[in-house]
Amino acid sequence: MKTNTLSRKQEIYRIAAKLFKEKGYSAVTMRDLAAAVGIKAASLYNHISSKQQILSETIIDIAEQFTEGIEMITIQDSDTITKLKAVISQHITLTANNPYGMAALNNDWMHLEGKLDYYLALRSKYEKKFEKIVQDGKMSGELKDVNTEILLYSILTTLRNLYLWIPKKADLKKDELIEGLSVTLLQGVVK
Amino acid sequence: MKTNTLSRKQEIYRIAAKLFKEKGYSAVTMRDLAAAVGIKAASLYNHISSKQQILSETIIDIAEQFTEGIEMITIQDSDTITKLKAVISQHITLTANNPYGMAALNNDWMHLEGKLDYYLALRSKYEKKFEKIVQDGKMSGELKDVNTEILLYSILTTLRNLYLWIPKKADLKKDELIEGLSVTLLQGVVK
DNA sequence: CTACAAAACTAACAATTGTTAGTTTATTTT
DNA sequence: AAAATAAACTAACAATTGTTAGTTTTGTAG
Repeated sequence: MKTNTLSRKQEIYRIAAKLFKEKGYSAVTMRDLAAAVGIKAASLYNHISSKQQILSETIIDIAEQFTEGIEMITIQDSDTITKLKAVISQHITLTANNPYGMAALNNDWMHLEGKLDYYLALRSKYEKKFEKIVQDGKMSGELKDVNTEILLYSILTTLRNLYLWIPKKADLKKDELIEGLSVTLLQGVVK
Repeated sequence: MKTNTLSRKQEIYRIAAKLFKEKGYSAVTMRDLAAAVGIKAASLYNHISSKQQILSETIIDIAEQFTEGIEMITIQDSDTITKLKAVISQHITLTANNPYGMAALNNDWMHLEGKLDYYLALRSKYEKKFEKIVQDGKMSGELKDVNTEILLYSILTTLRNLYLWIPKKADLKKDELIEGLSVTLLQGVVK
């Protein structure tokens, strides 16, 4: 049955991503994964085709969402602060949806085999769009004239590592988180 | 000869840390490491005692420096902004000294075996000292009343991931970097 | 030049890796 | 109930892992 197969496959993916987060792709064996799922290693192959496929689908799926999302944001006609808040919001949403997958994307992308080049292209595209938002904001005077690289690095790093933190803070409402991060990242913390 | 042995050992450590950064501890084999050093895998054992020892010494050495450093900063009698700048400065300095080691500390600490508990204790100590600086700054009114966890997470994440970025920016003078990061992290980017 | 120690080598080990083949058990469809 | 499909199992594979043993080469001190 199709739905059952799918949900079992997705369960394996979910558990795999969790293990990848804890120990990294290379340190997770198919026997580890099988044990966590509750079956034998060979049985995994009734549902998935390879270890690499698990990593690849997990990462590429998320990376595509990010790239599509920022394209939507860049074409919308709004000011820089609104766009930056939308970027922050997207990171929070996607990370909350799949924190373990985000961990794999952050830490294990270099173990992609067939899809490595594609992933790097997606990432590069994303970073360019993000940089354009910042550049426009500086040109229009909405942002301070701080070093662009430092600013990009600082914000992107914080957002990319939200997966480390969001799962522990289920209590923080999403809106509070967006607001708090926006203030901290954009307006600073010094009174 | 002692100096020669030491420098060879340190060379192996340096190369190992670089490989760990690129692929992670688990994905680096002793044969990979040996090839990068220019010898055979078995020959490594004339200089080091195990793969685990390489990871352990690399990480613990850096973690101790961070913990000692922040203790010095917390006992000094200065205002919050000065202390936070000192923390930022320390991160930049230690990261510039050993960016690959910082990568191992960030990404491979969970593969520590004997020294895992000790590492976690050091990290916890560090985070508590950092938090106290921020709490004091909020109490004294030097910092805005933003969510402490968000603030801590945001700044610490940025600083901990400097290793991804500092090696590419050898041109940026250290002072510029400290200043740029301090402005971005503490005062924000919105005009 | 000899002797000794450091550092390289080859060969091999036991364990573990991802994966396949073939078979049996469960579950669903007819 | 029979037939078909899905999903589990056992057993095994070839390759790779960290590490050890034993040997040879290299370099230095007396």
